[in-house]
Amino acid sequence: MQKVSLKFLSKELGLAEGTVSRALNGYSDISEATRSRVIACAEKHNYKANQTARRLATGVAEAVAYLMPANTNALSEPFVSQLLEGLGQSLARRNWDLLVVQASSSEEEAETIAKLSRSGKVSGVVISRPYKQDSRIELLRKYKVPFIVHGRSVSHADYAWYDVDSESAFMDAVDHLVMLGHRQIGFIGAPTYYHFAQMRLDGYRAGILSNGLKVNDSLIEVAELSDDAGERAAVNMLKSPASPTAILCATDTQAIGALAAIRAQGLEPGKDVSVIGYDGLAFGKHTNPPLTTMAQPLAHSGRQIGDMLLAIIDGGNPTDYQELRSAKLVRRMSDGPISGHTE
Amino acid sequence: MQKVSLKFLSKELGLAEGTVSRALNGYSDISEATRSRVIACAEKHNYKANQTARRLATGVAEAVAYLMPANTNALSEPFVSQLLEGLGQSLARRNWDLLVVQASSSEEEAETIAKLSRSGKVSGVVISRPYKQDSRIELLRKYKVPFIVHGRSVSHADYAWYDVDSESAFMDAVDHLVMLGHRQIGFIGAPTYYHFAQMRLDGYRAGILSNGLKVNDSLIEVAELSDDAGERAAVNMLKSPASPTAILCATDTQAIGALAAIRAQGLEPGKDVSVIGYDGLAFGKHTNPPLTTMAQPLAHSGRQIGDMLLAIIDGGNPTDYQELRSAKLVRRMSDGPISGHTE
DNA sequence: CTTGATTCCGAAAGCGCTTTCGGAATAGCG
DNA sequence: CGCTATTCCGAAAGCGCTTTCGGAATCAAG
Repeated sequence: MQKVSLKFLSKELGLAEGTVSRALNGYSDISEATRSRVIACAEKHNYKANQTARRLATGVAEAVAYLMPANTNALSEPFVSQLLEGLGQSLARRNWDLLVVQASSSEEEAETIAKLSRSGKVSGVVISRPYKQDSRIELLRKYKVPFIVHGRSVSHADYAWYDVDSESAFMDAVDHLVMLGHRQIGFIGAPTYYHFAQMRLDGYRAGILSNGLKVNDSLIEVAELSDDAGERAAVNMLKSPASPTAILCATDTQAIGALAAIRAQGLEPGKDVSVIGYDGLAFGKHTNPPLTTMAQPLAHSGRQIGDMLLAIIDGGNPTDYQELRSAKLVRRMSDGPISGHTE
Repeated sequence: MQKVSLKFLSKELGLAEGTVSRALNGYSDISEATRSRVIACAEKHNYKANQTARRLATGVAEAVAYLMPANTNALSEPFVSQLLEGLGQSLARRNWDLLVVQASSSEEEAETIAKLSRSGKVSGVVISRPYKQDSRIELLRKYKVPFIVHGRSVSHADYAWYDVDSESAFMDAVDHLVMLGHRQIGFIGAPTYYHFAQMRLDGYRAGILSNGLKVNDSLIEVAELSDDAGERAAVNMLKSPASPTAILCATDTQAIGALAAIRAQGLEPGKDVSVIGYDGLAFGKHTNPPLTTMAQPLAHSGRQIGDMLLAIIDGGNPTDYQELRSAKLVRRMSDGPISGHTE
């Protein structure tokens, strides 16, 4: 199988390489006659420009990297595949590549970003789950790499992001619980170096206060992003004197752990203690009982993020690309009126 | 920020570009003295060779693509992230890139592979979940792209693969169920164009026969790879006169659906009807009841697959890289002795 | 028929790196 | 000290494509 390069085509056609290239790339100084000849020949031989050479010549990488969050745990990973799928679709329309890069530690993360930017192999980057102060964001800015973040850090005024308003989602969740008669509402949060964790906690607090309740610190636990951690946090909280009748969790994964903790105490989630998660993971339908959750619109987020990033790479102003979606309550079976409420 | 290229370094050092390059790449015709000078200078200026140029010059892509299976559904996706993570780690040790490419349809898949091979942007490919006859495999072979498949097709003698022996896993599962007293054992399979689906079905059949039972076609259903499909298949089977006391499912996702179906009939999974899944997904711990499953060793499969592919790219013989792992039973709560067994 | 404007294409210079080749400088040997 | 063998580096030719520039050929206008 003869390798079909520009040179090959040019010989075949009796044209100069540059001419063939220009014909293929839509330059206006090529007559329609020869252009169609060239295109026909290219198709006939199934010509695909060597991307590497093209990249080198044009200086544009035609590729985007997704920085995979380190230490993800199996339960929450579906969001990675979803995002990747959407990103891929968005990039595919331009024939761009999607690179997945990872770094295990955060120092390594800096190193990785530095390498990415210098090696010039990507024209843009997307990162997930930013910290409150996120050094990745600062680096990306410093190196002037176009990027978009899936989530927001504290000062998110001057870069592009796509996020779901979890703060008001948690306010809504508290409202919902209060409406069901709950007064002792607990919160299992995530480590607050994650900005999303802080926002969710803020939403919880705001919701409590706006309902005329008092924030009780013994009803607040912080747990890692895993089912086991959620479970441990829930047993702690259940043990505390301020026994909650409902528990809000920062993530579905933790909420699932909480469910287990409640059942382990001989209590019935959804009757004795309500629990509401956040994320809207599909398998929440199958937990025991099915998990009520604040669902975020995951569906096309990947594609949208991709489109936004592309727009920025094309010269768009990053601050024009900030999008805040909202989550909505999906009631399944893990919430209910406070027990004894009907007495 | 001055861009630091080979030219820059060579001027800085008063050496020729080629010399600097050779020094950095460990050629033996460079004196140790100048080599260390060069390295020091490179580090000082944080030089990273432009990958694109390097690729063009050497002709090696230094990148591997993962062909994302189309139409994955959220419930089963954790395996994608896991695989990607492992692959990434493996490639990172050489500083290679991981590309994620996808194709929505199978014609598009062929197109994608063709493009991949011709554009020369990857030196290897990994694909998942092969069909019995998989055109992707044939294409990859035809184009002489090094590849490895995660799973096996029917004729898997002459390429590299990494798979779990689900056939014997299903035989084991049947044995287990028989030991618990079950005689009416149903099977919810996947579409048999997936070779894994065929192998699991074969394992089921072999298990039934080796236990002196008879294969009853009304106890065999085929369902898509989703919880809903699993549920539908299970209600069908439960409706049939040959009422099963246990159901084996080709995937955990389907098994979870089966659990729901059983409960919907007012029966108790694990007591009235046992169900055993396959995959060992983490969230099986949280289903109602927790799902007994044949767990495959997902943990480092990604890294291993990456290492195997790299070895092949380095010139290894593909057939030397075929690895068959085995799954093992993880008992949770969805299996139990046949009801009435103790009477 | 001459001149100036257009249209269309060829030639050539890169993009930043690798790698081969040859030659100067040094070393080893008799 | 002369000669060959080493050691070490510079020069240059690509890798396959893009893009600028200029010029030949064609056209319209005077």
